[in-house]
Amino acid sequence: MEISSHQFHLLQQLNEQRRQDLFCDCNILVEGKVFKAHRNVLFASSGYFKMLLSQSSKETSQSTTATFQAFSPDTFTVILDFVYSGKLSLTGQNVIEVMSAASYLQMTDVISVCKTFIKSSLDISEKEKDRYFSLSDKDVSSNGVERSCVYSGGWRAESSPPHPHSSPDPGTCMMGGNAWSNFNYYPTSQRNAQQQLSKHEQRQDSIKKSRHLGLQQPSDIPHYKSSKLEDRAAEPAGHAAPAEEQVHIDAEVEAPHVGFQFGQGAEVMPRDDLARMRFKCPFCSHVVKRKADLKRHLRCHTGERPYPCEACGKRFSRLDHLSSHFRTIHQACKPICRKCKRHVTELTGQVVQEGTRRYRLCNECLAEAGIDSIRIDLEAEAPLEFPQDGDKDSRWHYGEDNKSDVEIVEDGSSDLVIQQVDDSEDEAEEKEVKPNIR
DNA sequence: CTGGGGAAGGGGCCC
DNA sequence: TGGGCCCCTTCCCCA
Repeated sequence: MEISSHQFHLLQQLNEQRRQDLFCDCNILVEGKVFKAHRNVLFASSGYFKMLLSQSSKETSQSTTATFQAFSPDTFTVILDFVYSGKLSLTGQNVIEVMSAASYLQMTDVISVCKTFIKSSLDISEKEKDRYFSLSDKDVSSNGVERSCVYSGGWRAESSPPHPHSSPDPGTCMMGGNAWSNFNYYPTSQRNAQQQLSKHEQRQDSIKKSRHLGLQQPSDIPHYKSSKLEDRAAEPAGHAAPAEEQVHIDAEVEAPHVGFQFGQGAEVMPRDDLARMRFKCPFCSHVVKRKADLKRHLRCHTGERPYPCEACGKRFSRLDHLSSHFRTIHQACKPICRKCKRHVTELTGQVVQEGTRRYRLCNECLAEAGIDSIRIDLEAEAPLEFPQDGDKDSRWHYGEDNKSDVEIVEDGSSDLVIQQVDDSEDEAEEKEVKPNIR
């Protein structure tokens, strides 16, 4: 016989112990704030902690301390509350930070929920758009209302205390019709999107700090850089956007909220303009004409990087960036000597390979570098080959079944390989190359 | 410290 | 709708 409430009570007890600092054997330091928790709970909830604690547990039986700079204490509060309650308090403001923290901590469930949250924001906004068009220029009473969600698992406590990050307003609506239909959804009062962006930037700073301190970051941590996008949001009056867009954005800044916006607010856009500038980013003031462009844009908020370079492991948010990276870094497509910047041909230069990195050097620079008298070993190495269309599962490999007859010179050093340039071959190869492997 | 160049990344837009 | 190209800005490294 199974008592369904057991799991819930067990976790509730653990959460109570955490609050009372009972049996806590792990300290987590986030930007100076100390969180206490139980190793076994963290171990069971996060791939990051699993790795960390499995190492430290071998070394010591004393309490473990983990330090994080990559996210804020508020964000970690949301994560830790989820770990101990199964409830994830998401808002339009914190979803990006929570998602990136979850990515850092390797909590795939949380990442999925965040993605769903973002997606549902868009879906709901899409409906609002439809409603707007059907209502024409009528004032939309829900204007400016941002939503937040409390996602929780199947055995959610009915008497759960309100979370500091959300102000639940129960009974307003339920999400249904999707995989998350079990989750309750509470709209709440909005906060300014500007706060989201400034936090976003804060977090970015902390990531930078971490990087400069040489702290290890998982490879799929979203990397937010200070971009014109954020500059636009930070200085809505300052950026050099087209006048049409400017008008729209100025209107948005008055009442930013999650979701698409379609001329709501004090300044109602003429419908012509709405048709031209239709899709509003829920997380910044950016507006695009096409849904596909918005989808692409959202990756800079979510940190999603679905296109890995299989040569070096670096991940990209866009296929064309991956292609560009691949051509530049691993294919040595530019017919320019890396050292003297002169144009090189197959006669006047060669491809140099350092690990997975390839570039070209002219014969003079090769000679200068003293790598013109290296033994030739055709069998030892071969150029990078790439997965072809229809062979997406294949992994990159070095020269098995190499079709080109490029001459290869291998350096005596670890992994420096010189190849004779054959532009025609490269160009032919380039057309076939599809570095995207999903 | 600074300027130049390369690489990355974001947006617009065409196919 | 996705892929891809072009253009631009930002960041980082190095001389």
